[in-house]
Amino acid sequence: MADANELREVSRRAVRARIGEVAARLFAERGFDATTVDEIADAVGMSQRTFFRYFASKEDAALDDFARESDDFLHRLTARPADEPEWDSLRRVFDAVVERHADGELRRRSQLAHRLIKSSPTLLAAYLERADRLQQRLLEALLARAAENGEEADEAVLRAVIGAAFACLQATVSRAASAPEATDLGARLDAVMAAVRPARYA
Amino acid sequence: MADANELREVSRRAVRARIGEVAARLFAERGFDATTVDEIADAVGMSQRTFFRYFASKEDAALDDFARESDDFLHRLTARPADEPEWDSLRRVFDAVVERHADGELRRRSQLAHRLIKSSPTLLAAYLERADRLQQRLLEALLARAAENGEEADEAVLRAVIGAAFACLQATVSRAASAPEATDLGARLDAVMAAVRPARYA
DNA sequence: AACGTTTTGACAGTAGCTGACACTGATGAC
DNA sequence: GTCATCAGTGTCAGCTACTGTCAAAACGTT
Repeated sequence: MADANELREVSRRAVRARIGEVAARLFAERGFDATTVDEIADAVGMSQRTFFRYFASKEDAALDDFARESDDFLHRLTARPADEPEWDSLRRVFDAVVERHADGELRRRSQLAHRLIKSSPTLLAAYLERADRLQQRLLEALLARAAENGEEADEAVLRAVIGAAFACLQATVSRAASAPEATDLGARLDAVMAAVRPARYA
Repeated sequence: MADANELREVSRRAVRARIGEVAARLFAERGFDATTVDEIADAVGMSQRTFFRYFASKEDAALDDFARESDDFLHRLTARPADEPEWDSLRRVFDAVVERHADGELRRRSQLAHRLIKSSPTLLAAYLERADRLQQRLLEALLARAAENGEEADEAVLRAVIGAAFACLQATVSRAASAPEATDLGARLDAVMAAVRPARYA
C-alpha cells in the first residue's frame, strides 16, 4: 500500500516536471500570454483537463521552480540558530539563490524565468502574490522563533524587516537577470543588504 | 472643441466613479470572486461591454482608489527637496495614507478595501503588481533626482530602499486594517520606519 | 434640422478554468 | 485466472473574464 502510494507520487512528480519543462520551452519561444494551455497540453500529449489536474493554473506551471524554492527558503530559515539576528538569517536563507546562481545551467534557467516574469503583467502579479505568501510563512517562523527565545516581537516591524530583505534580494537578482555576464551575486547581495540593513540590527 | 473634450472627460470620470462605487458595494456584500462583471454592469445599468470600456479588468474597478493614490505618491515625491534623504522623502510621501487615515469615513473605506484585497488571491496579486509598478515609477523619479544632484546612485540599492519603505508601509497599514480601533497611523509608521531605517541613512 | 463625433449595445468568439461522468489500466483479493 | 477497486485520463458541457466588430443611438456643432 505504502509502496503503491509512493510509486504514484513518483509518477506524479515526473509528469508534473515534464509538463513544467515543455511549458517553459513554449513560454520561452512564444511568450507567456501567447501560449495557450491547449498548446502546452498538446505538446505534452495530454488533454487540457489533465494539465489542470497537475497545475491549478497556467501561472503555476510557469512558477513551479519558485514554489520549490519557497519550501527551500523555509527549511533554511528554521535551520538557522535562534539567536542570530533575523537580518543575517535571511541573508543566509538567500544563499539558496546565490548557490543556484553559481551553476551555469541553473543560472541561465533562472535568468530566463525572471525575464519571462517581467514580460507578462499577469505572470508578474502571480509571482508577487506567491512571494507575499512566502513572506508570511517566514514571518510565522520568525515569530515562533522569537516566542521560543522568550522575546515579544513586534509583528509589524518583523514583517517590514522581511519585506526589506526581500526587496534587497529582488533588486539584486533583477539586476543580475538583466546583466549579460556572470556577476558575483553573493557579493552584490552582501553589499545591498549591508546598505539597507535596518537600524535595529546596527 | 476643447470644451467638448473637457465635458466628455468630466462625464467619463463621473461614470467611472459611479461604477467604482457600485462595484465596491457589491464586492463588500458578496466578495470579489463571487461578484461577476455582469452583475456589476446590471447594477449600474449598462452592458458588460461598456463596463470594460471604463475599466480594463474587474481588478481595476476594485483598485481604482489605489490607482489615484499612486499618482498622488508620485506628485508628493517630486515635491520634496532634492537633498532630503530618500528614506525621509518616502516617509513624507506616505503621509498621503496617514492623512486619509485621519478622516473617519475615508479610513473605513480604506480598511474595507484592504480586507477585500486580503480575501482574494487574484485581487491581492493584481494589487501587488500595481504596487510594484508604482515602486518602479518612484525609482525613476529618485534616479532622476540623484542625477540632478550630480550623484551616481546605485540603482539596486535604491530599488531595495524603496521596497523596504513600502514594506514598512504595508506592514503598518495591514495591522491598522485588522485593528478594530483607530490607531495613530503616523506614529506607528514613524516607529516602524525608524526601526527599519537602512544603515546608509543612519 | 443636418452633420460628424463619440458612446453604447448586441453579438460572436477566445481562453482559462471547473464539475460530472464514463472509460481504462493497474492492483490486490479470492 | 477472474473479479472488484481505484487512481488517472479524456470528453463534454458550462461559467466567466475579456475582446473585436458593427450598427444604432446620443450628443454637441453648425
